[in-house]
Amino acid sequence: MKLRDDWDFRGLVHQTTDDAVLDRLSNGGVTAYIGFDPTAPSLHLGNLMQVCTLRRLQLAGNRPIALAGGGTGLVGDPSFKAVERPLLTVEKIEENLVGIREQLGRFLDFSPSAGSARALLLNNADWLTTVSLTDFLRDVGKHFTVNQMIAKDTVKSRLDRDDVGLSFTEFSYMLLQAYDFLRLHLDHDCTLQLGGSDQWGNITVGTELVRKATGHHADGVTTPLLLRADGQKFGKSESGNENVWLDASMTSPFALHQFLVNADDVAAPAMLRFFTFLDHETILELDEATRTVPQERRAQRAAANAIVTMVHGEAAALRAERAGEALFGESIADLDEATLLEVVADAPSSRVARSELEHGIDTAELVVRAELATSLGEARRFIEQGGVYVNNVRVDEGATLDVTALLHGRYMILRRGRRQLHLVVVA
RNA sequence: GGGUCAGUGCCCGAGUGGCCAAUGGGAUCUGGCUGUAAACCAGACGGCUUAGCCUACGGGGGUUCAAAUCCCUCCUGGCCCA
Repeated sequence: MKLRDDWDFRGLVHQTTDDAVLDRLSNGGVTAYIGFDPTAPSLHLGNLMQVCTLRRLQLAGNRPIALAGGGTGLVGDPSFKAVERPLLTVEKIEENLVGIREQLGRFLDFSPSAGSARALLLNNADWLTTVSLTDFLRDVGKHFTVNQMIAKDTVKSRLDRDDVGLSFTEFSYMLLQAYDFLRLHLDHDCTLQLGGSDQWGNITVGTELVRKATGHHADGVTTPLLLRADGQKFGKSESGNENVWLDASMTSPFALHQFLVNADDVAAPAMLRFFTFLDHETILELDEATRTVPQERRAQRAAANAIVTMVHGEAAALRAERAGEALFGESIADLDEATLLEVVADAPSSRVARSELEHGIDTAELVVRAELATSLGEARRFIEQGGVYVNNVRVDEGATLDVTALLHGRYMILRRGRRQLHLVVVA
């Protein structure tokens, strides 16, 4: 299977500077890069597309470069952002890179045995923080006119607004990213940059710089966005809504699995294509299943299992799936101790003293202690609205919990809403 | 530096001395219906020792019985001028 055919099938290509680049990738031997923002100590679901893209490249015999934006992160990409983002400190970025580095290793082969396709992880802080201002203005800035820069869609929207402006810092961003491409081209013979469709503007500035500065041809490819049924971006946090992380301590494997299982029918086919490495036949079968028996959510389950396996390993994926089945199927109270613990293995847990429980604890208070609510008032509200369950049974208002609620003499499973779990263990 | 407009809860945005924990929309959350979906419907959405109290409308100070609303000052931002 040629990479080109696979990518066509999956719909992975949104725009290209030159269609022939897909043939070059199919033949292998190309060095290509994608940038990642080190804004958090972990990659999130929104990064998964690009991580998978790098992996696909590598599997086809190309060398993938993951470029951490340690330098650009100091500036902040304004592309399609409504307002300027807070700048990150050097220390914070360094800290974040530690986690991201580790996560990339689960998808890409960084070992020497990969030969010419060996993946690289670079940090643009290495050159962006040391290049001199005058060199930068002479070698990079002179290739671009402000006229063309302000015509970019990525900054246009900001220039058109009359309540916020665009700082020079942000405006310069595209040149920094272009400089990255030039550096990677000169130092690593990198000839292609990929990215999400929102990166098109920045990418083309890069290919242009490479051409103007070296006379060499360079390419750009963007991938489509994964959309939900309502047309919104999927799994991406523009204003702090969905934050699904690849780090198990930030988003448990169970939560990640649940998030994916819950994807709507419109997103399911795209998830299989973008985020998994399942073969075409399997994907087509799952598409068919979504059409004929959507209620079985086969595509969602398959995607969830594949993705959680890739991110957290097979055992975690299995646990997550069984936990889901137990939670939405059988009665939790009937599970034997080992199975019960298995189900809640990934859920956060807390301890409570037996003596305290013997006196009885107000449910709302326990909900707060379990961090299923941020305040007593909120906890009471959840209970009032019927959103709190103990051992899968809805709790009444004003109820007190005591030892009779314990499973196997020492466990209590608190749940808020559909799937926020918490295990209470009696110490 | 000068002029001018603006800064309200997660976001947008009403409110321009008391009836304001602050209209409305979005987001989010909970419940209902369902397929652990979408759409739709209902409710919630600062905190607390919850018929009450406390904290909040950029920061600080002031006027007043009473301020998100008036005054002073500082900070931040937009636009125009230098």
